[in-house]
Amino acid sequence: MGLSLPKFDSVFSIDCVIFGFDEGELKILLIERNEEPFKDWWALPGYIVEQDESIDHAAERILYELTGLRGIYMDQFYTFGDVNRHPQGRVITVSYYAMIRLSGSKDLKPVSNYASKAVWIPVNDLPKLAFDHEKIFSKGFDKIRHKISYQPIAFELLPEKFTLTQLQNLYEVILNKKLDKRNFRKKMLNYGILKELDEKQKGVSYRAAKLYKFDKRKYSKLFQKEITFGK
Amino acid sequence: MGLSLPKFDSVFSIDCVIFGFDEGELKILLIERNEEPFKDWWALPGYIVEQDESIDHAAERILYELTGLRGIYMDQFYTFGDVNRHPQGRVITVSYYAMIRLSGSKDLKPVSNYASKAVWIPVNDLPKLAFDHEKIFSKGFDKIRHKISYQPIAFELLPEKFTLTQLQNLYEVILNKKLDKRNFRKKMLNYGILKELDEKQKGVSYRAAKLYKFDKRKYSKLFQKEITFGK
DNA sequence: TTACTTAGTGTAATAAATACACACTATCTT
DNA sequence: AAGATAGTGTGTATTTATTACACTAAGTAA
Repeated sequence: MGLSLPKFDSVFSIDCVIFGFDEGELKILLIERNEEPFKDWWALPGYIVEQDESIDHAAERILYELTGLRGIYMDQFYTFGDVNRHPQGRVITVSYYAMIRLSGSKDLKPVSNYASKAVWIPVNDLPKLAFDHEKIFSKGFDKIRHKISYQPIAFELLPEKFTLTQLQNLYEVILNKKLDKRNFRKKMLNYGILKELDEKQKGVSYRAAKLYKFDKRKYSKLFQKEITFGK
Repeated sequence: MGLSLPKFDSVFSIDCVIFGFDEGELKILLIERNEEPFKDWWALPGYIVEQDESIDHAAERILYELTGLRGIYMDQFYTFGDVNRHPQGRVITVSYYAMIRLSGSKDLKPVSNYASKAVWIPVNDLPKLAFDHEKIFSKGFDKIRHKISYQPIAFELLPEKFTLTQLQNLYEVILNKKLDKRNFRKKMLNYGILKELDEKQKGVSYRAAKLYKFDKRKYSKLFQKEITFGK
């Protein structure tokens, strides 16, 4: 195709802030780079957008290559385009956050060419990151903190069946504040978007809690009854 | 600089949804293209990002070239990167919304090379737009509709001194719903972010209303006391 | 059987949101 | 100057949502 547009030495990339919730902690997936620049540094997973793929597709592809998972909840949140954000040239990066269900400690597929390993690291314990990835992470974290208070994204991080205590813990770690148990339950159950199951938690050495499921159909019906929490 | 990164025939652009509020109507600034593709179509103002400028800078530059204004409230909201969104090649576009005070009917600076004219058009009366610009507009509009209910962005569209009725009208057109006058005033004044002036509206043929100013300092003090409206 | 750990529950007080209607005031007209 | 017009400005009662707060029940482990 004849391209009459100017051409630049510029590159697009995608960077992903991939959240997981495990053992009561909110974590993100970081990779250790095995290439310059920033060889041996920790970085957000990301890669270059191919010429013939959409940016959403690129984001899904990167996540798939890294984790072997498809159909993950992802959302684009910001594009970083400072001139010198990459030491080797002009790279504009579109950032996405993703949410992964870490039921138990799931093993990830081996990692692609540019990284030697991928590790889940608690958000409260992050190392220094390559490029401007700290800025990217922090904007992504702000974004989900905001979003969790009006959209049911928390369920993307929990196993399909979960207890109200697990749900509350997740809200607490994302919002970074304690919530009152009774009020939390009252409010959450009142939305009518949880289905109470006939099952109980297993393998705990104390009274087992009831399990619940997120009821997507009921949620869609109520549709724009937005959720509010942590105000 | 030696660039070891792959090079693509890809181009970045910026597109802007520029909002203004005038005569009780919410409008956006559209240009009529005088170049192919989409010659003679209406489009959002936008242009290509230069190689040595940040995307924020590009957005400000484009707005300046189009309107002669600087220091305008702008915010990036989404990046559109479908493969075929531009018929002549791969163009990824980062979109911004901006808010302009249209006190009276302000004349705009003449428009740059790629457009024959720029016109303010009510959002309820938009023509078909070039490229995927309808999608871009609509996402931008959703964004400000959401944002206005927790951030004081409405004031960016009003003259420095405004009446409560003007403010309420603006909320109403953005949220596309009627609000109750008494409740609106009570709530708005309660936030304590408006300064009542000793002045009144002029040039109206009926009882003149009191003028108010947005009190940025008080707002910053209350800081994250988010505003809610239209629920 | 006892100790331990977490699950599960209700009510009262306060704050916020909603619904609702009329008198006042400045200007314009005649 | 009297009346018409058009928008300003105000209060209260009701409903709904939010907050604060502490004990008993159930299951497991020793």
